[in-house]
Amino acid sequence: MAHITTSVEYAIHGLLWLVANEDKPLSSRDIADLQVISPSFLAKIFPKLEKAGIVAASEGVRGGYRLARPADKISFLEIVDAIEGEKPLFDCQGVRGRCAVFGDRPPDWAMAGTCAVHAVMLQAEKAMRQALAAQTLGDVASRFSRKAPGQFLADVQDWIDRRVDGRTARVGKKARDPA
Amino acid sequence: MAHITTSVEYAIHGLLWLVANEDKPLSSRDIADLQVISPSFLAKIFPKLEKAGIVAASEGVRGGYRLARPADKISFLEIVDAIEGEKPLFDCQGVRGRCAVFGDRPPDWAMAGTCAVHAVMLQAEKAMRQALAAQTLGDVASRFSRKAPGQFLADVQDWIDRRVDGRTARVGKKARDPA
DNA sequence: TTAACGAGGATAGACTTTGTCCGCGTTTTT
DNA sequence: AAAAACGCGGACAAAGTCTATCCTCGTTAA
Repeated sequence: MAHITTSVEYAIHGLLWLVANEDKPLSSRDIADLQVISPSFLAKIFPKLEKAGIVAASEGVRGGYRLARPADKISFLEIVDAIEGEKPLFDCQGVRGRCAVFGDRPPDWAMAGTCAVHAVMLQAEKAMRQALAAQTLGDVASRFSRKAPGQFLADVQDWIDRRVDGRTARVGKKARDPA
Repeated sequence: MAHITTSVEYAIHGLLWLVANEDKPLSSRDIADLQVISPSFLAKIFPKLEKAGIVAASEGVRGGYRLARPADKISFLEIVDAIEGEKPLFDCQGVRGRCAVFGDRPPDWAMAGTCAVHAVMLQAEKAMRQALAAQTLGDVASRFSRKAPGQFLADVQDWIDRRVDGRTARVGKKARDPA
């Protein structure tokens, strides 16, 4: 497993669909089916984004998720932290305090300040987090919309509309897109 | 488990003891006992450092490890990669190619170049690796020797000498530091 | 000859991540 | 009023990784 997990990848790609769909909320199932990933798994991910204030949820039929803020105010770092909970890059075990020549307790000079090894790792983590903080959902979304043909975006809108309309326009369990 | 694992922590702290001990080789068991960590586990770690050209191994009785290069020519990045094998920060699952409106195969425009989400993660990984590459074993070792009292380094030398001498000076299994 | 050493395979235990399933309360539509 | 689509969250199972131990092998110094 990589440090930045598949859950984060699912979250970001899901959020990118919300950028293009600002008006109507999208259900987690819609987002999952649109990307052909597990709906039940994505349903575990989006509540974390909601608790982090990245998306706003609306309950009940026709409910779903919308971005809670403009896409260029949502950084990649926020998304990663929302899903993974500020998981540290390195988990210091305090080896510096364990030395055979120390007695039962390490001396003060050995434990003063931050462990020098840990400090290097914290510096690397900081560099990584700064890079993630510098990129927003809006940046990537605009890069994508530049390369995607206009027809594609229209096709996606069609797909979404057919799903939502197909649900509300049918009676009982009969008509699902009978065309 | 953090991305930079406990194995790396053990490796670095172990290597730091080798910096101060350039003449005689230290066995992996000596290094482990000096830090009060599992000897059998550390014995799985050091062969990786040897294959990466960071340490030089000598076999047989009185064998062990020495640094293969000056400590200020060994970066943290090298050590991390030696232990973890250039494990990526993010493992792209290629979600961009999976879309319900694509048919059996995604169109060329969707798969051209690097995935925009992946590109952000690669940038973050690069920043992290640059930070790790900028720090050498020598840097941390000199920081440590500045804060450690001279008496401590002498005590460690004593501990090492007593272990090695205690092994070779005894006959059979009798005398182990009989003082 | 013995014992210390490195190297590496096999394996167990703990933990994490992915993924599924179910029940609950809420809300819109019929 | 009833049904169905939602979000939410708990309880799992399966797979993978990491830590740690043990054992065997070939090598080398005492």
